[in-house]
Amino acid sequence: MRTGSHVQLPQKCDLCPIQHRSVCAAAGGRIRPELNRISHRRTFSAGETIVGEAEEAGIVGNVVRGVLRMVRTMADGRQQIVGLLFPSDMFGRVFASHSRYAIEAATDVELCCFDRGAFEALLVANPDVEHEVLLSTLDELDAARDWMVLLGCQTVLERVAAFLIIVRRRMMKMASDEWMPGPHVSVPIGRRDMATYLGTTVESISRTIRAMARRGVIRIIDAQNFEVVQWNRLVALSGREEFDFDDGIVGLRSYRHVADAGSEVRRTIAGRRTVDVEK
Amino acid sequence: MRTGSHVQLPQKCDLCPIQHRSVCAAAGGRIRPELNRISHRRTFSAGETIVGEAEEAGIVGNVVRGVLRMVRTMADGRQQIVGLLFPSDMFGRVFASHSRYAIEAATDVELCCFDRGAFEALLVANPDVEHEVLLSTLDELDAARDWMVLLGCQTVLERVAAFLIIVRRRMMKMASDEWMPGPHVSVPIGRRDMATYLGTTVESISRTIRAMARRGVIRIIDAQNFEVVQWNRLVALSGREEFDFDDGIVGLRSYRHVADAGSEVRRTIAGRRTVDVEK
DNA sequence: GGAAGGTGTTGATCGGGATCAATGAAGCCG
DNA sequence: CGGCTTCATTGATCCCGATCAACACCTTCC
Repeated sequence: MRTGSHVQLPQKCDLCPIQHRSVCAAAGGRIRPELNRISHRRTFSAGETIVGEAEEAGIVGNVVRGVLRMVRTMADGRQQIVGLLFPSDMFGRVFASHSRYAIEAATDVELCCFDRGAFEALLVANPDVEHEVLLSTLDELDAARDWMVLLGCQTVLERVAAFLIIVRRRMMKMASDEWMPGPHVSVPIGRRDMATYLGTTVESISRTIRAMARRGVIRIIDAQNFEVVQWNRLVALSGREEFDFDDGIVGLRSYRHVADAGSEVRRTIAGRRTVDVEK
Repeated sequence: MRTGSHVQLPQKCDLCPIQHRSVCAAAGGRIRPELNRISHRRTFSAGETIVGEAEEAGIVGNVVRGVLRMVRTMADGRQQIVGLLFPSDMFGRVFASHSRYAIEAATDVELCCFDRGAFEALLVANPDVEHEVLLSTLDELDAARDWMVLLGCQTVLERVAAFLIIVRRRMMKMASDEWMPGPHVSVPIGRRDMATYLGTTVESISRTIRAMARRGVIRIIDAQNFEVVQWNRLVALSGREEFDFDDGIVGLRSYRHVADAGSEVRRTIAGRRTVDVEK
């Protein structure tokens, strides 16, 4: 399973596509030699489990290539994906013996793994690096709460729209390989995973995407590739303000006036708002 | 608004009910004097806003008494509570200028506030304290992801059951004042906030609680106080395994066998499983 | 006291999306 | 090549929970 952990040369950080991101770049790369020493590459095929749910998890690491999914399975088989991990994202749970969520390969993946204990020791020995980890953990927490909003009070249409925008944004950051610029969105996962991530079903995903295409918001190239024809309408459909219009750059804007509206608006609005795809 | 920030004596940490929790207890209380120096108490009435959404947030702190809600409001007025903060929980967002979520008083609250900059400086100067903050942030992240599962694929009945269990658990930890032991659950918030937290409506909350009482799972003392008659059935209704049967103590258990069932079970299950209150 | 507003409950109705069912297309393998 | 499985799509139907509406109760403020 371990792929060439002793053949360090061709896999040294210097050749790594994410060497300038994540912890690898923390502390100005000062700890890179140490990371290089305790790391080893592993590859998994789509569908394989890296860490089982509630399992003793001895490793953490970085996604180098491909996508991981963090998934929680309930006793009766219902599932919820609580996070997708893209290249340069870290996986695993530091400072806890078990993971609470399974970590599985959503696509073929290449991982840079650290022994959890060794990595934790490194963090404690290097407070500046641990500080970086704190910062990214705080960002993850913000993202998780954003997703709570999406799951708690947005329609399927809004979720799909938001998902496409987020995927595009996330891919832009690693715009290295095959992602052409412009309006192209390449979703690395299938309908099943999309549904499990968005808290809905494959049928609803399929119907929603088709509806957006029918209305001219996007164009379907194939099941995983789309062209955003009208970015502003896609953003409007997502029901959020924090997505910028032109190119998916974040831009928070205040909407205090709504909060002020208070009790009138708060009346009964929950998750149903009728968002018409046409208009 | 600031309540007695210069009258330190009666509010010194030595008299504080949460002095042995949260950051106040970090590093064995070594930094307590420093915290005492930069802290000031403030009180807010239920409904008041501590930090507005997307607002420049200059303070962080601890909840001393009462409950805070972290709430996100969408442009059209829909809301989602992304977290409730109980005594000894920290509020605010360190290392970011804005909060992304409004922080409001869900009940009358007493807060121990720190200037955010001063607190951040303290963290950077005391890596062991920052380490404690990292640990609790990781726990919050786990909790947020748990909530994603609840919102993404659990029925309203399951959500309400899980909520009651969680409230009881959380209250046990601060079992100081009026919380009698045994099966008593005192929910500190109203139906509105429950609905906004659980991603549903006040009507559904009301009906669900009534149904649970009608079936003898709980007994309704008043709108905010309940007696859990059959704890094991309440846990069963929550649809989770990680709640222990007797007294709400967590006990993770592995259900790998389900994950193994894989593709068969994964078929179409989403959020609808018919959980009958009777049985 | 009574008007006004907030909160909790209950009944009636509706609809978004889950569920059930069936088909076509694409990859895999003996 | 022809079974076999997985995936995406579409149609038909159903139902949980949102929505709309009405009412009882309580608190606050004239």
